[in-house]
Amino acid sequence: MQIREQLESLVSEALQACIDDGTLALEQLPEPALERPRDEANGDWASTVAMRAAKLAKRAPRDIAQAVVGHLPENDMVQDVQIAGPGFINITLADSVLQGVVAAARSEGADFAKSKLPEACKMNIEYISANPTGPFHVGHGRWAALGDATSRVLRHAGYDVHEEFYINDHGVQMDNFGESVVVRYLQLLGQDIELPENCYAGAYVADIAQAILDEDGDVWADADPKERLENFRERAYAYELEEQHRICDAFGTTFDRWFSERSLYVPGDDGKSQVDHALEVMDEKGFLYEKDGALWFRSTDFNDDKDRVLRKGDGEYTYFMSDVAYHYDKMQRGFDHLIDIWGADHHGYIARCEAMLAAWGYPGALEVMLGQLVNLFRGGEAVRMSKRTGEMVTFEELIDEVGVDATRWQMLSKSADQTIDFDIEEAKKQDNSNPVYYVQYAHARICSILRKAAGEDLAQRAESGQIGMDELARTLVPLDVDLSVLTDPNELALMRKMESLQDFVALAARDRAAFRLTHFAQDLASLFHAFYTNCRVIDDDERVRDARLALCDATRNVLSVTLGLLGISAPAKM
RNA sequence: GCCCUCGUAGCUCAGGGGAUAGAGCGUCUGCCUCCGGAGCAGAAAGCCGCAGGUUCGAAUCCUGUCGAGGGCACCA
Repeated sequence: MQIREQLESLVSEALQACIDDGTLALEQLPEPALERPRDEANGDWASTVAMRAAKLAKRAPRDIAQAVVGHLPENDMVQDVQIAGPGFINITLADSVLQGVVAAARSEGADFAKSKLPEACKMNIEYISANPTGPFHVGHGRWAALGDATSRVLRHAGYDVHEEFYINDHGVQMDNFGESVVVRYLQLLGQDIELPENCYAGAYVADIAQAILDEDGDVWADADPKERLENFRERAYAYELEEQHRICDAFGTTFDRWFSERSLYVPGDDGKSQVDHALEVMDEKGFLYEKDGALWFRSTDFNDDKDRVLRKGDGEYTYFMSDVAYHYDKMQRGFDHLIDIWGADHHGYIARCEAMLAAWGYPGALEVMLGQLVNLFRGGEAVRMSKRTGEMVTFEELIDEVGVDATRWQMLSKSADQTIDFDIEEAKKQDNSNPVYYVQYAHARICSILRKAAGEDLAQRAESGQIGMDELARTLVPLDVDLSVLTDPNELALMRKMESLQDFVALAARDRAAFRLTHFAQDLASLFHAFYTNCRVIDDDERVRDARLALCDATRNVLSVTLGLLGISAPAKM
C-alpha cells in the first residue's frame, strides 16, 4: 500500500473512533483530507479535516484536531504529529519510511513512482496532425513535445494510452501542393509561369521538383496535366510524410498509429466507408438535414453556436466531415476517452466536435487540450515562420540548432495555457541560465561519483558500455544495504522529494500538466546539489559511504525517470 | 458583438480552496588543500491588473471591469 493510502486509513480510523465514542458529533465519516504542506517545517503530510468538519460538528477546529490526534492509532511510519495554526494536523514520517523510498527508487528502476489504476481507462491521444504538404513549423514542435510528454505521464499514472497522428491527406490542399510542384518543375524547365495564389512557396517545393526532374528528366513537360498533377502530388506527399516520420523519430516522439484521412473515404468489406457509416448513424438519429444543396449536422442541438456543413453544395465533403468520421472510427475502436491536442487558433472548432460525440451518445468522451501558440525570436527579434513565405524556420532547423533536450525543455517548462516566446539564442545557451543543463548536470555528477567510487575497472566497463549505471551501482552497493545512517537534514529533504513523485505524477496526469515535472526535476536537482555540498559521499566510514552512495544512486534513477517522462535524456557525462 | 487563454518580484514563470505568496534569471555579499564550481550559502526585491461576491479561510471559485494575445467559413 502507498504511504498516502496508509496515512489516510490512519486518519479515518481516528475519525471513526471519535464518532464511535461520541467525541465528535458527526453523521458521516469525513474525508481524511490529506495534503502536502508547502513548507516542510509543517511536516510531510497534513490533514485539514478539523477545519472542514468544524461547522458540521459544531466544534472549534483545534478541538477536533486534538480529538483526532488523541485517537490516532500507533504506527511505526509516523514519527511525529503536531496541531498547528487554525487546526492543521501535521504528520512527520519516520526516517525509516523515507529510507525505504531510497531502496524502492533503486530497485524499481523505470517503474518508480508508477501508479496502477483499478480500471485502466483506454485513452486515445491525437496530436501534431499536420498537412503532409510541408515541413513542421515550431508550433508543431510544441504539440509534439506536449503530446509526447502528456502520453508518458498518463501512462506512468496508470492509463492505457494509444498515441495517434492524423494525416490530413484528403482536402484541396493536396492538389494545391501537387500543383505547386508542377509549377516549380516547369519553371526548372525554363517555362515562364507564375506560382498561383494558393500554392506553396517554400523552397522545399522546388527541391521536390528538382528531385523529380533528376529522376524522370523532362518527360512530364508535355504530359497530360491531370496525370502529371496526380503523379507529382503523390510523390510529393510520400516525400513529406517520410520527412515527418523522420523528424518525429529524431525528436523521440513515436506514435502507435499514423491515421490517413483518405482512408475514411475508402469503402470497406460491406461497400461502405467510415464516412458512410458515421453519416448513417447520425441520419438514423435525425441529426442531419439538407439545405441550400448542402448536408448539415444539427449541432445546435448539442450546444454549438450554429449548425455545421458536412457536404458542400458542390458535393465535396468538408474537413469537418472527415473529423466526424475519424472520431466515429476512434469510438468504434473501443476507446473510453479521446484527447485531441490543438493550437489555440482552433478553439472555435471545439463545440462542433463535442456536439458530434454527444449526438452519438458519448457526451464528454472528447477532451480537447488547447495549447497557446509559439512565437519565435532570435536575440529578441521576431522570426517569421509562415509556411507560405518560404522564409520559415522549420522545426527541424530549430532542433538542429538548439538540440532536442533543450527544445523539449523550452516547450514543456510552461503551462500549455501560456504563449511561448521561444528565443533561439536563449534556448541555445549552455550555461546556468538554462535549467535543463542544471538538471542534467546533477545526473552526470552522480554518475561521476558512482564511477569514482566503483574504481577504475568498473568505471572502465561502464564507459565502454559493457555495463549500465544500474549494474555498476548495484555491484558497488547492494540493494539491501543498511540505510539507517541517512538522517542528515539534507538527506531527509532529498528523500522526501523522491517520496512525493508518485503523487506528483498522478496529479500531473489528472490535470494534463506534464510541465510541472520540469519544476520537480529542478527541485530534485537542487536538493541533490545541496546534499552533495554538505555531505561527503565517499567517506571514510564505510556505513555512511555505502548509504550515501545508495542515496546518490536512488537520486540518479529518480532524475532519470523524471526526465524520461519529459522525453529528455539523462546523460552520464556532459 | 460573442467565445477561449493570459495578467503574481526588474525579466521569464510556478502556485492542487488552506499556514509567513515561491523558483529561475538578473542585481548585491560570501564559499575552491578534498567526490564534476554547468555548484553551494545568503541579501534586496510583491496592495497576486482593478472592483465586488461566495467561504471558517481566496492569488486560487463566481460576477463585473480594464489591458494583452487568439478565434468566430459550404478553408483545411
